[in-house]
This record gives sequence, structure tokens and C-alpha cells, in this order.
Amino acid sequence: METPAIVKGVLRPDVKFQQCPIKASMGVFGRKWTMLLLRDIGFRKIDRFNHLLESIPGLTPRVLSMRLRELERDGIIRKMDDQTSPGIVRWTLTEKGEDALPILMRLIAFGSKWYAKDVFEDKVPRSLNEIFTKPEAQQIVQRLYES
Amino acid sequence: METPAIVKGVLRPDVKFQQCPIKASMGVFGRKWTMLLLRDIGFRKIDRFNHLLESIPGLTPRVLSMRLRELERDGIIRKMDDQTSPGIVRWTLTEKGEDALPILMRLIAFGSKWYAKDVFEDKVPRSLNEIFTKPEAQQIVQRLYES
DNA sequence: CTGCATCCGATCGGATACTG
DNA sequence: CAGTATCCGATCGGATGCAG
Repeated sequence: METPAIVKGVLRPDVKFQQCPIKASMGVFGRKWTMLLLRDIGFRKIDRFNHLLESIPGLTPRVLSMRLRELERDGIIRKMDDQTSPGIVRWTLTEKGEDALPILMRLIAFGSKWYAKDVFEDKVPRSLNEIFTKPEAQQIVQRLYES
Repeated sequence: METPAIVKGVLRPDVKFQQCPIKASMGVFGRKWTMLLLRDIGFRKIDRFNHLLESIPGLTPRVLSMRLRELERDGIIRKMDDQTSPGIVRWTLTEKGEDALPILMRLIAFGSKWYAKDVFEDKVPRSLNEIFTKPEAQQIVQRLYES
């Protein structure tokens, strides 16, 4: 049987699972480049096809096109209408896409603590608080506490 | 250049990035079955090879063996010495592995909200609080607030 | 500028059988 | 029980070139 995600005693007994939510989520986020794409669109506000291509070394137009289409079909990103510039396509997160950012934050936290040798020049592990500046960061980190 | 993960204004200027922490983290967690394995070892305390094999439909011994080896090499899981039963291997999370659970929690939160049609029998989206029972769950969810 | 088409090589992982 | 070994098919994605 498809199994509930967490140990029995901790789960509300009245909640009936059909499929594991982790498995469901990984369907989208499991593909190569997807997380880095969400990082660039969501955090860095890189919204143009060619800019995304430049910002992610190794990513090819073919795969970028595929990922954008998948994320769009899944309702995680959408094209913004920018009528001022014709022929220009801009990608943004939907509400669903914004909800994916806490996952990214946790990947950042994990990577900054456990892969500091690769991540930081000084090779010193850091927590989220040690990476982000106070005021703005709090707003982003706040998202972790929502929902 | 390999780029910092987040918009410039939000990042502490003195923190020099060498590689993106998201990219670093995805190296391990990006592979097929890995997240479900961590779910079963970390949350459900399924610790035996054959039990893991049964608990995850579609997973084959070959791939399970590979994933366990990768996770072990990366320091995320380890074999527990259980001297009472000879020939029995038990897998547990290391401290590093425990630190991966908040990522799983976020995947659960996302999946429960946005893939409710697949996840729940009654197809109703739920937040984490609506999935877990009060006392024990708080301890798990607390992990989200640490580090 | 934003993609799509074609081609092809590498890799990943599924099936099955087998071993200490 | 806890894995390995071998084989092979599918998929994924890189390279390149082209189109609206």
C-alpha cells in the first residue's frame, strides 16, 4: 500500500492518505536544474529566457525550454504580460511557486551548514541568520513559519 | 561565475560564496528514491534492507543498495551496530541526516497543500498543523525553527 | 530574443538471477 | 537477510542548427 509519510503515532488518525506528499512534491522538483531555476526566478528575479541561460552554467536552451514548460504546466511559474516591450517574455512565480521557496530555504540552510567547504570561500559553516542581512531576510525567513 | 543564491540586497555582503548551497544540497537529494528513503529511515524508522524494499513500491534491490551506499558515503545515514542480532543491519540517520528532515517537512507541507487531490482521500488541502497530532508533532516541526 | 527540431551519447535505473 | 552481478531498455539531457 502507498504509505503515510510519518510514523503512525504522530499523524492525526483521521487523516487518510492516498499518496505520500513527499513523493507528490518530488515529481516536479526532482528534475535536474529545476531547483536552480526556481532560485533564479524566485529569489534573484531573473525572468528572461536568455538571462536564465546565462545565469545557470551548463543549462542548455533545450532543457531550459522543457523545464519552463513543465513548471508552467504545473502552475508554479507563469509568463508575465509586459505589453510595453513586444516579444519580450518574463517569467514569474505563481502563488504556488512562492510556496516552493521555503523548500529552497531549507536546501540553503542544509548546504550552508554541511557543504560549507564547497559553498563558502572561507569554508566556515553558517546558519541562515549568518547569511542574510537582518531586515529583509527576516521577511523571507518568515515564510518558513507560515502555512 | 557561480552565483550567490539570493538577491544581492538580502545577502550579507561579507559572505563570499564559492558555490550555490542549493546546488550543493541537490547533489545528494536529487537522485530518484532518495527522499523517500530518508522519509522511511528518518520518520518511519524502517531500518532494514528488505523492509525498505517492501515499503517503497518500485524500488529494486540494486538501486536501494546504491542509494544506501551514496547516503552512507555522504554521511547522512550509517549502519547501527546491533550486536544482539548477528547479520542484521540497521540503518539510522546521522546528525547530518537529521538536519535533512526539515527539507522533507517542507516537501510534505507543499505536497499537502498543492497536491491534495493525489495526497488525501478527501482531496482537501491541509497545512502541517492539520496533519500532525499536537504534542509529538510540535517536536518535529520545531526542527524547522532550529539552526 | 525565445524558443523548437533533430540527433545522439551517456547515464540511470528496471528485471532477473545469484551469493555469503 | 542483505546485498551483488549482469544485462539491457528507456530516458534524459548535451550539441548543434534553425525558425518565428
